[in-house]
Amino acid sequence: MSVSAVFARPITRLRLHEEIVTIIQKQIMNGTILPGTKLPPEREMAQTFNVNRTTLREALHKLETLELIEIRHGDGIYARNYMESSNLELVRALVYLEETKEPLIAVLEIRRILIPEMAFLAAKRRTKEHVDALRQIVRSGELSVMEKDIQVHLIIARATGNLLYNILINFFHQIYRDLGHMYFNDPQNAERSEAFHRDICVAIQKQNAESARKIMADVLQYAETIIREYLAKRQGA
Amino acid sequence: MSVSAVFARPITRLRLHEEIVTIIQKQIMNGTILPGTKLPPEREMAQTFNVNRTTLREALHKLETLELIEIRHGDGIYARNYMESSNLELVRALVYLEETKEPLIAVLEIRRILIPEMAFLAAKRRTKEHVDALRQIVRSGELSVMEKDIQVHLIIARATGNLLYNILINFFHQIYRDLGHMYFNDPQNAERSEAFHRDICVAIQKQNAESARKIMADVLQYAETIIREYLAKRQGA
DNA sequence: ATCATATATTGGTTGGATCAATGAACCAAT
DNA sequence: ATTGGTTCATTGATCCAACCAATATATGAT
Repeated sequence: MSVSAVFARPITRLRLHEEIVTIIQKQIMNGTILPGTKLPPEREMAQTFNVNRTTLREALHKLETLELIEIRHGDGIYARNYMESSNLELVRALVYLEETKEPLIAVLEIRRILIPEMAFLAAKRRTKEHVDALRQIVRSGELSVMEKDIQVHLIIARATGNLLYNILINFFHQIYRDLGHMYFNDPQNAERSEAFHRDICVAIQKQNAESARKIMADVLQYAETIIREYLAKRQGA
Repeated sequence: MSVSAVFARPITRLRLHEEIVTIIQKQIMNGTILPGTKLPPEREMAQTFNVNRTTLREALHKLETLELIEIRHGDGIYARNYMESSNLELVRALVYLEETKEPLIAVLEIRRILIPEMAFLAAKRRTKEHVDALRQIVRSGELSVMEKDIQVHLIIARATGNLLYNILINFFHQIYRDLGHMYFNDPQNAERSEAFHRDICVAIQKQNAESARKIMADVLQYAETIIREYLAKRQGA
């Protein structure tokens, strides 16, 4: 695999209604549109954005799923308080906007608390299949260190038998997908991660839960230090 | 507020496309439709469900947001693996289906890990405003114990300054909204919660982080015991 | 003032038409 | 035989126009 292939991702042009989602989403989340505000009728908004009402409605449904608006049949459309949402995609959107580093810091903070416990539970509950899968990943010469890291975390999440860990790990990975290269491109960090993979694999295989938790906590602290340094640099630039 | 009002929620008939979402969602999540499966074209599915193509498309977009399908322009629609989703709404859906109690147990498990740390952070970072807000809630004679409980948790989440705690708390509340009555209707539990409110409020006011964490961990353990007993009974019934 | 009713407003659904992206089949050049 | 370009059928994206259904508001009777 060529190096550039790691960065390559298929380009998909945003669909029209997705662009509208982004526009309204930003306005709600940055306070331009206050919670409780009644939005204009669909027909009017469609004209404003110069799109068909059907297209606008697709955008509105997405915003409804994000819990950013409430659509009331026969009444109208109201902006909601995004602080009352339970949709992780909002956090992802905030991280992407990169207006502040706070959202990313928030994610790191939760991650630091959750993931070591995940390793703890995984070590307790893992089956032989999980251990085999972990070993296969760690030994693999095919995957990049970052790919390995993602796979290792996924298997550990699965080993807990807790679906929610799975979902949260997927969330974290989406967040880190872009930032990850910054970390793994440094050979020193990559080496640190490979050592981590071997160690956590052994701890889980031995069902040494405390050890697994410690190993996970240590590598997270290490990575977080690197990331915070990076963020500080970037902010200065 | 009358007691029954606690249970009352406005009935809104599911919109047509929402019913379709439910149907397809179940089929994907229970394995009837395997990941990677190419679904029939929109025009065909619209006929199958006997709805307009526009309506079907609204359902498909929702499923796309749930990360249950992938829509490829010019190609087709493919089922995804819900284990690769990062959408909390899936968990909520699973809890609602009530086919097994596993999803709820999973939520309890994550909650037990996360929330005490939330209290810890909140005690460290809270401002005077948070303390005032907490006091006001705790003293309030207007709110039911359950309402108080929700508000207290929300303020604590806000006090951490971490948006993700907010979102996760909202998620938990959605899950517990129905189950909560079972807990709070027992006067003994309600009393336990009110004591908890007073204690956590003091700990946070004093910025005693360790104490706040402990208080939170204790009440969670207590509540979880009650809930698990309830689930065991219900299963037996 | 209160309640029932009519009306206007607004979101929900439908049918049908057209635009645009993709994949597969085919062809041409190497 | 392989690579790159072209054509065409399939399929999703968008548009348009009409009508259905729920809600809020205005209207009028009591």
